[in-house]
Amino acid sequence: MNAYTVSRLAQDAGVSVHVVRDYLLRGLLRPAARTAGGYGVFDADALQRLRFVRAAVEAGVGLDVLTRLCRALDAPDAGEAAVWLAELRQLVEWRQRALAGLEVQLSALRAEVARQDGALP
Amino acid sequence: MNAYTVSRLAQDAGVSVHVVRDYLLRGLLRPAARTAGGYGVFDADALQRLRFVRAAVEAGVGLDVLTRLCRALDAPDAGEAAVWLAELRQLVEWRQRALAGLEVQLSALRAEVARQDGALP
DNA sequence: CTTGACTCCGTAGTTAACTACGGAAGTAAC
DNA sequence: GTTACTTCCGTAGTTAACTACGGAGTCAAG
Repeated sequence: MNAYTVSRLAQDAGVSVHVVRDYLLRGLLRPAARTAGGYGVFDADALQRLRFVRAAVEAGVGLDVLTRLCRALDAPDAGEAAVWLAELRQLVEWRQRALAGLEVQLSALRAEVARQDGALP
Repeated sequence: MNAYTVSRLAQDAGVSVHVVRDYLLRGLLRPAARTAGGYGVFDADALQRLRFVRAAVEAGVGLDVLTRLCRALDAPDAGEAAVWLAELRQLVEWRQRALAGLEVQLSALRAEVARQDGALP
């Protein structure tokens, strides 16, 4: 039920097969099972995991933190997972603050550029 | 009036001298003047510029975009600067959306972990 | 059972941003 | 002017994340 190959998983998450393989090696992801020949078999949970990891990466989170979290999730070690989740939350907040600060500076710059633009026509 | 050396500039922006030098080479930053011996002399504007660049970098903006923007600002080419500013704004919005999405997934994960935690005591 | 596409795995290359090294020369305090 | 620190500049190394290569093995459709 809902079995994915590596390439299907990659495609559904909008990622190259190489990236999936990289994540498998790092322990961010793992096959739900393997065929007799050693091929990875993935399920919907794996896809969700991959999507989560990608969202985090695109938000600027490092793979090292994500690796620790995913390993704890797979252990499963709820205590440790909670720790890394907290760290991630903090990271997200830090990023959001950085972005908010940047937005302010951007507005200031925009005003300045507009002023210059009007000053020498 | 408010003259900075490279090291003072770096220190005030919370950055290593190497980074400042890197930015100088890339054209993100430039000395207001140079001494007879070739030493860079910076002013308050340079510090503001450096702080802006750092905020952007920490928000996940690439140095290439920033380079184009800073060069336009220094040209000064208000038209082109506006273009890169717009691109930057877009990038900031994209990042903010990515972070918001991640936050949602994080909450879901947190709930799941908490549920597991309670499920096997 | 053959054929064509997919997968495995290790290894290697790329890019971005930063970090480090080292010697020649400048600067400033005495 | 000597001394101690700073700067210049080129070059080189590091790290993170991804991208690419290639040959051997596996799968599934006919």
